[in-house]
Amino acid sequence: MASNGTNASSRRAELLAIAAELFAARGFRATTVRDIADAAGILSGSLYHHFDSKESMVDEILSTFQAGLFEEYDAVLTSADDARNKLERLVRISFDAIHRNRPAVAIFQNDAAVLAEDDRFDYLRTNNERFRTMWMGVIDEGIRTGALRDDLDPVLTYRFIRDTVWVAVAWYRPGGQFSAAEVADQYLAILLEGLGPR
Amino acid sequence: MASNGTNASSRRAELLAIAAELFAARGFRATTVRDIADAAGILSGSLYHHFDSKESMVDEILSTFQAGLFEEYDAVLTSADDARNKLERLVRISFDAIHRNRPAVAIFQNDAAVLAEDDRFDYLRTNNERFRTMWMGVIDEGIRTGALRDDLDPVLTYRFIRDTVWVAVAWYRPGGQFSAAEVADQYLAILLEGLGPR
DNA sequence: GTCTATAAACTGATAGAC
DNA sequence: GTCTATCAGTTTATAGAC
Repeated sequence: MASNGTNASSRRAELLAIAAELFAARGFRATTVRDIADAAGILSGSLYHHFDSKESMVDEILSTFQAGLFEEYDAVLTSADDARNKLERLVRISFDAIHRNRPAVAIFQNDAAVLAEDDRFDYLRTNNERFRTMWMGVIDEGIRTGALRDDLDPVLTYRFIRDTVWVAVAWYRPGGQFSAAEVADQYLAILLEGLGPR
Repeated sequence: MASNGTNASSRRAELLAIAAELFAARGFRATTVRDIADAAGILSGSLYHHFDSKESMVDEILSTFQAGLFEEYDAVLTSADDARNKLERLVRISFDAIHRNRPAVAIFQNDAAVLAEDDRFDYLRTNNERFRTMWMGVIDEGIRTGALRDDLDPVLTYRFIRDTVWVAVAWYRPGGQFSAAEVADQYLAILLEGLGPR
Protein backbone atom coordinates (compact mmCIF):
# COMPACT_ATOMS: atom_id res chain seq x y z
CA MET A 1 0.00 0.00 0.00
CA ALA A 2 1.35 3.42 -0.92
CA SER A 3 1.86 6.25 1.51
CA ASN A 4 -1.54 7.79 0.87
CA GLY A 5 -3.15 4.49 1.74
CA THR A 6 -5.31 4.10 -1.37
CA ASN A 7 -5.60 1.01 -3.52
CA ALA A 8 -5.61 3.28 -6.52
CA SER A 9 -1.99 4.29 -6.08
CA SER A 10 -0.97 0.72 -5.35
CA ARG A 11 -2.58 -0.45 -8.59
CA ARG A 12 -0.92 2.44 -10.39
CA ALA A 13 2.50 1.43 -9.09
CA GLU A 14 1.82 -2.17 -10.07
CA LEU A 15 0.96 -1.17 -13.64
CA LEU A 16 4.00 1.09 -13.83
CA ALA A 17 6.27 -1.78 -12.76
CA ILE A 18 4.76 -4.03 -15.45
CA ALA A 19 5.20 -1.32 -18.09
CA ALA A 20 8.78 -0.67 -16.97
CA GLU A 21 9.74 -4.33 -17.37
CA LEU A 22 8.31 -4.39 -20.89
CA PHE A 23 9.87 -1.06 -21.91
CA ALA A 24 13.21 -2.30 -20.60
CA ALA A 25 13.02 -5.64 -22.39
CA ARG A 26 11.66 -4.57 -25.78
CA GLY A 27 12.15 -0.81 -25.95
CA PHE A 28 9.62 1.97 -25.39
CA ARG A 29 8.56 2.28 -29.00
CA ALA A 30 8.25 -1.47 -29.61
CA THR A 31 6.09 -1.98 -26.52
CA THR A 32 2.40 -1.39 -27.25
CA VAL A 33 -0.24 -0.38 -24.74
CA ARG A 34 -1.85 -3.74 -25.55
CA ASP A 35 1.35 -5.51 -24.47
CA ILE A 36 1.20 -3.70 -21.14
CA ALA A 37 -2.51 -4.35 -20.66
CA ASP A 38 -2.08 -8.04 -21.57
CA ALA A 39 0.73 -8.43 -19.05
CA ALA A 40 -1.47 -6.78 -16.42
CA GLY A 41 -4.47 -8.95 -17.28
CA ILE A 42 -6.71 -6.08 -18.37
CA LEU A 43 -7.75 -4.51 -21.68
CA SER A 44 -5.79 -1.69 -23.26
CA GLY A 45 -8.53 0.89 -22.83
CA SER A 46 -8.51 0.32 -19.08
CA LEU A 47 -4.96 1.61 -18.84
CA TYR A 48 -6.23 5.09 -19.66
CA HIS A 49 -8.12 5.17 -16.39
CA HIS A 50 -4.70 5.29 -14.69
CA PHE A 51 -2.52 7.14 -17.20
CA ASP A 52 -2.99 9.85 -19.82
CA SER A 53 -0.81 8.16 -22.39
CA LYS A 54 2.01 5.70 -22.99
CA GLU A 55 4.42 8.61 -22.79
CA SER A 56 3.19 9.64 -19.34
CA MET A 57 4.03 6.13 -18.13
CA VAL A 58 7.65 6.25 -19.23
CA ASP A 59 7.81 9.84 -17.99
CA GLU A 60 6.82 8.81 -14.47
CA ILE A 61 9.19 5.83 -14.51
CA LEU A 62 12.20 7.91 -15.54
CA SER A 63 11.54 11.02 -13.45
CA THR A 64 10.89 9.01 -10.29
CA PHE A 65 14.07 7.02 -10.77
CA GLN A 66 16.20 10.08 -11.44
CA ALA A 67 14.84 11.99 -8.46
CA GLY A 68 15.82 9.13 -6.14
CA LEU A 69 19.27 8.80 -7.68
CA PHE A 70 20.05 12.50 -7.33
CA GLU A 71 19.03 12.39 -3.68
CA GLU A 72 21.59 9.63 -3.04
CA TYR A 73 24.29 11.37 -5.06
CA ASP A 74 23.70 14.62 -3.15
CA ALA A 75 24.27 12.86 0.17
CA VAL A 76 27.71 11.79 -1.05
CA LEU A 77 28.72 15.11 -2.57
CA THR A 78 27.79 17.13 0.51
CA SER A 79 29.74 14.76 2.79
CA ALA A 80 33.22 15.45 4.13
CA ASP A 81 34.87 12.54 2.26
CA ASP A 82 37.85 13.08 -0.01
CA ALA A 83 37.54 12.71 -3.79
CA ARG A 84 38.70 9.11 -3.88
CA ASN A 85 36.08 8.02 -1.35
CA LYS A 86 33.35 10.07 -3.02
CA LEU A 87 34.18 8.43 -6.35
CA GLU A 88 33.98 4.97 -4.82
CA ARG A 89 30.68 5.76 -3.13
CA LEU A 90 29.16 7.18 -6.33
CA VAL A 91 30.15 4.02 -8.20
CA ARG A 92 28.69 1.77 -5.49
CA ILE A 93 25.45 3.77 -5.36
CA SER A 94 25.16 3.46 -9.11
CA PHE A 95 25.57 -0.32 -9.18
CA ASP A 96 23.07 -0.55 -6.36
CA ALA A 97 20.67 1.58 -8.40
CA ILE A 98 20.99 -0.92 -11.24
CA HIS A 99 20.14 -3.63 -8.73
CA ARG A 100 17.10 -1.88 -7.33
CA ASN A 101 15.79 -0.12 -10.45
CA ARG A 102 16.99 -2.27 -13.31
CA PRO A 103 14.07 -1.55 -15.66
CA ALA A 104 14.30 2.21 -15.17
CA VAL A 105 18.06 2.20 -15.79
CA ALA A 106 17.62 0.05 -18.90
CA ILE A 107 14.95 2.39 -20.28
CA PHE A 108 17.18 5.35 -19.56
CA GLN A 109 20.11 3.71 -21.36
CA ASN A 110 18.12 2.61 -24.40
CA ASP A 111 15.38 5.18 -24.95
CA ALA A 112 16.27 8.40 -23.13
CA ALA A 113 18.26 9.91 -25.99
CA VAL A 114 15.32 9.72 -28.39
CA LEU A 115 12.75 10.71 -25.75
CA ALA A 116 14.84 13.75 -24.79
CA GLU A 117 14.15 15.26 -28.24
CA ASP A 118 10.56 15.79 -27.12
CA ASP A 119 9.92 19.00 -25.16
CA ARG A 120 8.03 16.98 -22.60
CA PHE A 121 11.28 15.30 -21.60
CA ASP A 122 13.33 18.47 -21.28
CA TYR A 123 14.24 17.40 -17.77
CA LEU A 124 16.27 14.50 -19.19
CA ARG A 125 18.67 16.99 -20.76
CA THR A 126 18.75 19.16 -17.64
CA ASN A 127 19.41 16.15 -15.42
CA ASN A 128 22.15 14.87 -17.73
CA GLU A 129 23.96 18.17 -17.32
CA ARG A 130 23.51 18.09 -13.54
CA PHE A 131 24.68 14.48 -13.46
CA ARG A 132 27.76 15.35 -15.46
CA THR A 133 28.59 18.31 -13.23
CA MET A 134 28.40 16.10 -10.13
CA TRP A 135 30.80 13.48 -11.50
CA MET A 136 33.16 15.98 -13.08
CA GLY A 137 33.42 17.84 -9.78
CA VAL A 138 34.67 14.71 -8.06
CA ILE A 139 36.99 13.76 -10.92
CA ASP A 140 38.51 17.23 -11.14
CA GLU A 141 39.00 17.31 -7.36
CA GLY A 142 40.63 13.89 -7.53
CA ILE A 143 43.08 15.02 -10.18
CA ARG A 144 43.84 18.26 -8.29
CA THR A 145 44.48 16.50 -4.97
CA GLY A 146 46.56 13.71 -6.50
CA ALA A 147 44.01 10.96 -5.82
CA LEU A 148 43.71 10.40 -9.58
CA ARG A 149 46.40 10.47 -12.27
CA ASP A 150 46.69 13.75 -14.13
CA ASP A 151 47.79 12.62 -17.60
CA LEU A 152 44.33 11.75 -18.92
CA ASP A 153 41.57 13.91 -20.34
CA PRO A 154 39.01 14.50 -17.56
CA VAL A 155 36.04 14.38 -19.92
CA LEU A 156 37.11 11.06 -21.43
CA THR A 157 37.67 9.80 -17.91
CA TYR A 158 34.16 10.86 -16.96
CA ARG A 159 32.65 9.11 -19.97
CA PHE A 160 34.68 6.01 -19.26
CA ILE A 161 33.42 5.77 -15.68
CA ARG A 162 29.84 6.68 -16.53
CA ASP A 163 29.57 4.21 -19.40
CA THR A 164 31.33 1.39 -17.61
CA VAL A 165 28.97 1.61 -14.67
CA TRP A 166 25.60 2.05 -16.36
CA VAL A 167 26.12 -0.25 -19.32
CA ALA A 168 26.25 -3.14 -16.84
CA VAL A 169 22.45 -3.00 -16.79
CA ALA A 170 22.58 -4.88 -20.09
CA TRP A 171 23.77 -8.05 -18.38
CA TYR A 172 23.37 -7.62 -14.61
CA ARG A 173 20.61 -9.76 -13.10
CA PRO A 174 19.62 -9.74 -9.42
CA GLY A 175 20.31 -13.19 -8.02
CA GLY A 176 23.04 -13.86 -10.58
CA GLN A 177 26.55 -15.09 -9.90
CA PHE A 178 27.71 -11.73 -8.51
CA SER A 179 25.85 -9.28 -6.30
CA ALA A 180 25.78 -5.60 -7.22
CA ALA A 181 28.31 -4.95 -4.43
CA GLU A 182 30.68 -7.63 -5.78
CA VAL A 183 30.44 -6.25 -9.29
CA ALA A 184 31.16 -2.78 -7.90
CA ASP A 185 34.23 -4.13 -6.06
CA GLN A 186 35.73 -5.67 -9.17
CA TYR A 187 34.86 -2.72 -11.40
CA LEU A 188 36.45 -0.30 -8.94
CA ALA A 189 39.54 -2.51 -8.82
CA ILE A 190 39.92 -2.32 -12.60
CA LEU A 191 39.01 1.35 -12.73
CA LEU A 192 41.46 2.46 -10.05
CA GLU A 193 44.30 -0.06 -10.34
CA GLY A 194 43.97 -1.33 -13.92
CA LEU A 195 44.17 -4.79 -15.42
CA GLY A 196 47.96 -4.94 -15.61
CA PRO A 197 49.98 -7.16 -13.22
CA ARG A 198 50.69 -5.66 -9.80
CA MET B 1 30.80 2.48 -57.92
CA ALA B 2 30.70 -0.99 -56.40
CA SER B 3 33.05 -3.78 -57.36
CA ASN B 4 30.65 -5.30 -59.87
CA GLY B 5 30.42 -1.95 -61.59
CA THR B 6 26.63 -1.64 -61.67
CA ASN B 7 24.66 1.40 -60.65
CA ALA B 8 22.13 -0.92 -59.06
CA SER B 9 24.50 -2.05 -56.33
CA SER B 10 25.73 1.49 -55.81
CA ARG B 11 22.16 2.70 -55.28
CA ARG B 12 21.55 -0.23 -52.97
CA ALA B 13 24.56 0.66 -50.85
CA GLU B 14 23.44 4.27 -50.77
CA LEU B 15 19.98 3.32 -49.52
CA LEU B 16 21.48 0.97 -46.94
CA ALA B 17 23.69 3.77 -45.62
CA ILE B 18 20.68 6.07 -45.30
CA ALA B 19 18.68 3.36 -43.52
CA ALA B 20 21.60 2.60 -41.20
CA GLU B 21 21.89 6.24 -40.09
CA LEU B 22 18.18 6.35 -39.30
CA PHE B 23 18.14 2.98 -37.51
CA ALA B 24 21.14 4.11 -35.46
CA ALA B 25 19.62 7.47 -34.56
CA ARG B 26 16.04 6.47 -33.79
CA GLY B 27 16.07 2.70 -33.35
CA PHE B 28 15.05 -0.01 -35.82
CA ARG B 29 11.48 -0.28 -34.67
CA ALA B 30 10.88 3.46 -34.50
CA THR B 31 12.21 4.02 -38.02
CA THR B 32 9.51 3.54 -40.66
CA VAL B 33 10.07 2.58 -44.28
CA ARG B 34 8.56 5.97 -45.10
CA ASP B 35 11.27 7.66 -43.02
CA ILE B 36 13.92 5.85 -45.03
CA ALA B 37 12.26 6.61 -48.36
CA ASP B 38 11.82 10.29 -47.42
CA ALA B 39 15.49 10.59 -46.50
CA ALA B 40 16.41 8.99 -49.84
CA GLY B 41 14.06 11.26 -51.78
CA ILE B 42 11.84 8.44 -53.08
CA LEU B 43 8.49 6.92 -52.11
CA SER B 44 8.23 4.06 -49.66
CA GLY B 45 7.00 1.54 -52.25
CA SER B 46 10.15 2.11 -54.32
CA LEU B 47 12.31 0.72 -51.53
CA TYR B 48 10.85 -2.71 -52.21
CA HIS B 49 12.49 -2.76 -55.62
CA HIS B 50 15.81 -3.00 -53.75
CA PHE B 51 14.92 -4.88 -50.58
CA ASP B 52 12.45 -7.57 -49.55
CA SER B 53 11.56 -5.93 -46.26
CA LYS B 54 12.69 -3.54 -43.55
CA GLU B 55 14.16 -6.53 -41.74
CA SER B 56 16.30 -7.53 -44.70
CA MET B 57 17.85 -4.06 -44.62
CA VAL B 58 18.98 -4.26 -41.02
CA ASP B 59 20.01 -7.86 -41.65
CA GLU B 60 22.38 -6.82 -44.40
CA ILE B 61 23.74 -3.90 -42.37
CA LEU B 62 24.55 -6.06 -39.35
CA SER B 63 25.84 -9.18 -41.11
CA THR B 64 28.13 -7.18 -43.40
CA PHE B 65 29.57 -5.28 -40.46
CA GLN B 66 30.13 -8.40 -38.38
CA ALA B 67 31.80 -10.30 -41.22
CA GLY B 68 34.32 -7.50 -41.64
CA LEU B 69 34.99 -7.24 -37.92
CA PHE B 70 35.65 -10.97 -37.55
CA GLU B 71 38.09 -10.86 -40.43
CA GLU B 72 40.12 -8.20 -38.62
CA TYR B 73 39.93 -9.99 -35.27
CA ASP B 74 41.09 -13.23 -36.89
CA ALA B 75 44.19 -11.54 -38.26
CA VAL B 76 45.15 -10.54 -34.70
CA LEU B 77 44.38 -13.86 -33.06
CA THR B 78 46.35 -15.91 -35.59
CA SER B 79 49.38 -13.62 -35.22
CA ALA B 80 52.44 -14.42 -33.11
CA ASP B 81 51.87 -11.54 -30.65
CA ASP B 82 51.64 -12.13 -26.92
CA ALA B 83 48.37 -11.69 -25.03
CA ARG B 84 49.04 -8.13 -23.98
CA ASN B 85 49.67 -7.01 -27.55
CA LYS B 86 46.71 -8.95 -28.90
CA LEU B 87 44.46 -7.30 -26.33
CA GLU B 88 45.70 -3.87 -27.29
CA ARG B 89 45.24 -4.58 -30.98
CA LEU B 90 41.70 -5.92 -30.45
CA VAL B 91 40.78 -2.76 -28.55
CA ARG B 92 42.27 -0.51 -31.23
CA ILE B 93 40.52 -2.41 -34.02
CA SER B 94 37.24 -2.05 -32.14
CA PHE B 95 37.51 1.71 -31.71
CA ASP B 96 38.45 1.97 -35.36
CA ALA B 97 35.36 -0.08 -36.23
CA ILE B 98 33.25 2.46 -34.33
CA HIS B 99 34.92 5.16 -36.39
CA ARG B 100 34.34 3.46 -39.73
CA ASN B 101 30.96 1.79 -39.09
CA ARG B 102 29.32 3.94 -36.47
CA PRO B 103 25.71 3.33 -37.55
CA ALA B 104 26.16 -0.45 -37.70
CA VAL B 105 27.76 -0.53 -34.25
CA ALA B 106 24.99 1.65 -32.83
CA ILE B 107 22.30 -0.60 -34.30
CA PHE B 108 24.07 -3.63 -32.91
CA GLN B 109 24.27 -2.05 -29.47
CA ASN B 110 20.65 -0.88 -29.37
CA ASP B 111 18.61 -3.36 -31.36
CA ALA B 112 20.54 -6.63 -31.71
CA ALA B 113 19.25 -8.16 -28.48
CA VAL B 114 15.62 -7.88 -29.57
CA LEU B 115 16.35 -8.80 -33.19
CA ALA B 116 18.24 -11.91 -32.07
CA GLU B 117 14.98 -13.38 -30.74
CA ASP B 118 13.88 -13.82 -34.35
CA ASP B 119 15.09 -17.02 -36.06
CA ARG B 120 16.18 -14.97 -39.01
CA PHE B 121 18.86 -13.39 -36.84
CA ASP B 122 20.21 -16.61 -35.38
CA TYR B 123 23.66 -15.59 -36.58
CA LEU B 124 23.66 -12.75 -34.04
CA ARG B 125 23.65 -15.29 -31.22
CA THR B 126 26.23 -17.48 -32.94
CA ASN B 127 28.50 -14.51 -33.58
CA ASN B 128 28.14 -13.28 -30.00
CA GLU B 129 29.44 -16.62 -28.78
CA ARG B 130 32.30 -16.58 -31.27
CA PHE B 131 33.12 -13.01 -30.29
CA ARG B 132 33.16 -13.95 -26.62
CA THR B 133 35.40 -16.94 -27.25
CA MET B 134 37.91 -14.77 -29.09
CA TRP B 135 38.18 -12.19 -26.31
CA MET B 136 38.14 -14.74 -23.50
CA GLY B 137 40.97 -16.64 -25.16
CA VAL B 138 43.18 -13.57 -25.05
CA ILE B 139 42.13 -12.63 -21.51
CA ASP B 140 42.72 -16.17 -20.18
CA GLU B 141 46.11 -16.30 -21.89
CA GLY B 142 46.98 -12.91 -20.41
CA ILE B 143 46.13 -14.08 -16.90
CA ARG B 144 48.05 -17.35 -17.40
CA THR B 145 51.19 -15.65 -18.70
CA GLY B 146 51.16 -12.91 -16.08
CA ALA B 147 50.37 -10.11 -18.52
CA LEU B 148 47.10 -9.47 -16.65
CA ARG B 149 46.41 -9.58 -12.90
CA ASP B 150 44.94 -12.86 -11.67
CA ASP B 151 42.71 -11.71 -8.80
CA LEU B 152 39.69 -10.71 -10.90
CA ASP B 153 36.92 -12.79 -12.41
CA PRO B 154 37.76 -13.36 -16.11
CA VAL B 155 34.12 -13.15 -17.23
CA LEU B 156 33.57 -9.83 -15.43
CA THR B 157 36.82 -8.62 -16.94
CA TYR B 158 35.61 -9.60 -20.40
CA ARG B 159 32.31 -7.78 -19.92
CA PHE B 160 34.12 -4.74 -18.60
CA ILE B 161 36.38 -4.52 -21.64
CA ARG B 162 33.66 -5.32 -24.16
CA ASP B 163 31.16 -2.82 -22.73
CA THR B 164 33.66 -0.03 -22.24
CA VAL B 165 34.82 -0.22 -25.81
CA TRP B 166 31.54 -0.56 -27.69
CA VAL B 167 29.45 1.77 -25.56
CA ALA B 168 31.64 4.61 -26.82
CA VAL B 169 29.54 4.55 -29.99
CA ALA B 170 26.94 6.47 -27.98
CA TRP B 171 29.11 9.60 -27.90
CA TYR B 172 31.99 9.12 -30.37
CA ARG B 173 31.72 11.30 -33.47
CA PRO B 174 34.22 11.28 -36.35
CA GLY B 175 35.83 14.69 -36.52
CA GLY B 176 35.27 15.33 -32.82
CA GLN B 177 37.88 16.45 -30.29
CA PHE B 178 39.58 13.05 -30.16
CA SER B 179 40.30 10.62 -32.98
CA ALA B 180 39.40 6.96 -32.57
CA ALA B 181 43.11 6.20 -32.05
CA GLU B 182 43.41 8.82 -29.30
CA VAL B 183 40.32 7.50 -27.55
CA ALA B 184 41.78 3.99 -27.78
CA ASP B 185 45.06 5.24 -26.25
CA GLN B 186 43.36 6.76 -23.24
CA TYR B 187 40.95 3.86 -22.76
CA LEU B 188 43.84 1.39 -22.85
CA ALA B 189 45.73 3.50 -20.34
CA ILE B 190 42.82 3.36 -17.88
CA LEU B 191 42.11 -0.28 -18.64
CA LEU B 192 45.67 -1.49 -18.12
CA GLU B 193 47.08 0.96 -15.58
CA GLY B 194 43.99 2.29 -13.81
CA LEU B 195 42.95 5.77 -12.77
CA GLY B 196 44.91 5.82 -9.51
CA PRO B 197 48.08 7.95 -9.17
CA ARG B 198 51.27 6.37 -10.52
C1' DG C 1 -11.47 -0.15 -12.03
C1' DT C 2 -12.56 -2.63 -16.06
C1' DC C 3 -15.04 -3.67 -20.36
C1' DT C 4 -17.35 -2.82 -24.96
C1' DA C 5 -16.90 -0.65 -29.07
C1' DT C 6 -14.76 2.13 -32.11
C1' DA C 7 -12.36 6.14 -34.22
C1' DA C 8 -8.36 8.10 -36.63
C1' DA C 9 -3.88 7.68 -37.88
C1' DC C 10 0.03 4.97 -39.04
C1' DT C 11 2.70 0.92 -40.80
C1' DG C 12 4.80 -2.72 -43.78
C1' DA C 13 4.05 -4.38 -47.97
C1' DT C 14 2.06 -5.34 -52.90
C1' DA C 15 0.53 -4.83 -58.05
C1' DG C 16 0.99 -2.75 -62.02
C1' DA C 17 1.88 1.70 -64.80
C1' DC C 18 5.57 4.55 -66.54
C1' DG D 1 14.30 2.64 -60.68
C1' DT D 2 10.44 5.19 -59.25
C1' DC D 3 5.52 6.35 -58.89
C1' DT D 4 0.42 5.65 -58.33
C1' DA D 5 -2.78 3.56 -55.68
C1' DT D 6 -4.10 0.84 -52.17
C1' DC D 7 -4.73 -3.03 -48.74
C1' DA D 8 -4.76 -5.31 -44.45
C1' DG D 9 -3.21 -5.06 -40.00
C1' DT D 10 -1.75 -2.43 -36.01
C1' DT D 11 -1.56 1.38 -32.82
C1' DT D 12 -2.82 5.07 -29.53
C1' DA D 13 -6.54 6.89 -27.60
C1' DT D 14 -11.63 8.00 -26.49
C1' DA D 15 -16.77 7.62 -24.91
C1' DG D 16 -19.87 5.61 -22.33
C1' DA D 17 -21.84 1.20 -20.10
C1' DC D 18 -21.28 -1.77 -16.10
